[in-house]
Amino acid sequence: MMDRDESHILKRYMVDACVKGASSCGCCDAVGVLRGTLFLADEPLSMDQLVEDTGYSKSTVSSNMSTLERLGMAKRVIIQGDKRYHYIPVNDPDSLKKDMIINKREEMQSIMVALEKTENDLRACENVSPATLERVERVRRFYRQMDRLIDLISRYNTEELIELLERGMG
Amino acid sequence: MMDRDESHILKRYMVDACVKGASSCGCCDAVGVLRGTLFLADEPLSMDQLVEDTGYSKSTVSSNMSTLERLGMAKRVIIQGDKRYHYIPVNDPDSLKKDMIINKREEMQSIMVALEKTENDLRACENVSPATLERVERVRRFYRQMDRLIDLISRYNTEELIELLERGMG
DNA sequence: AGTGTCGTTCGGAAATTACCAAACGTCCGA
DNA sequence: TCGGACGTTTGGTAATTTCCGAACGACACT
Repeated sequence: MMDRDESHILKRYMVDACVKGASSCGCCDAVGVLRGTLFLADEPLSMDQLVEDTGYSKSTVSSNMSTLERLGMAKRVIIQGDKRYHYIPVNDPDSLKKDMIINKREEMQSIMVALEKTENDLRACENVSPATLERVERVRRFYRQMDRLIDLISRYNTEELIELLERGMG
Repeated sequence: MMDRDESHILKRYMVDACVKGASSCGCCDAVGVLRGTLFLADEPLSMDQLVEDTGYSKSTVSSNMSTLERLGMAKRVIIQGDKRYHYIPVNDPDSLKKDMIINKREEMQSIMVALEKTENDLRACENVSPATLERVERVRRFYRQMDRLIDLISRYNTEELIELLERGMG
């Protein structure tokens, strides 16, 4: 167990930074507070501990820890001989990168699907100006390019990418 | 000017996809609807046109176009001989990549600042366990690594990155 | 200065969200 | 099969957000 002072220092700035980050991606404050509380914890925290440390109710902690997990910023772990769930923060670059990419990709995917459907509809329609079709095709090419880049980035881990890009600059 | 059918097809799927994307980054529906309306437009749209096409009020369009602009998904352009503002969508990979990186970076920056402050406070405190300090340092190293990667990625344009990473695989 | 056309800001109503407490379902050990 | 410890779901309320219409300020042309 950590002493009170240490715990206070470890949360003092992190909670605030995480709340800011949460709000910038549309999450409520509780998500940020929970992430900040977990961020530098010295051991996996149970839900009871999170309830006590944050002052939120059990139900609020439960639902917001789910979103934190879904976003890839926290992970559940099993502690031997304890049937409660425990959470640990996810801070390593490769995991963070992976989740960032997954989220971005889903977002782009739905736009690409929409672009494809649009192009099909346009082709099925006779009186469509060629300029319109060309415009849609250009945007589709753009998005395919972005998708290709994201795919490539996902194939390397953080260290490899850094090395590759540093070398490339030469 | 575009005919009614074409305009309908061009918005049919894009609005929906953009609304989904908007909600996943915490923006209200109007932001998505506006982006979708603008996405494949054949010419810059004035605010009046956006009001008419979306059914939102002038004030709603005004404030939400500002956020769309802030997120780097739309841009104001000047039309010669017309004193009204006009908007065009931002769809090219380099601009989208740039804004994505700027946003991510700001988010990471505030966490890095918090980590730095935390480490300073811990060092100023005598009875802090070395394990705690080491934990904070490790997380800081992680974030510095991520920051380095993002910095490198921002130095290349999309095409260069694709080429570099395709080559690297070989 | 006066007028008309813009876009932004303000105030309030309606809709949505965040949060809590309580009820509920589940899993173990007795 | 019963109890107890957990975590999730539900229902209601308080707070926030969204959105509109109206008022406002800025700018250009008379």
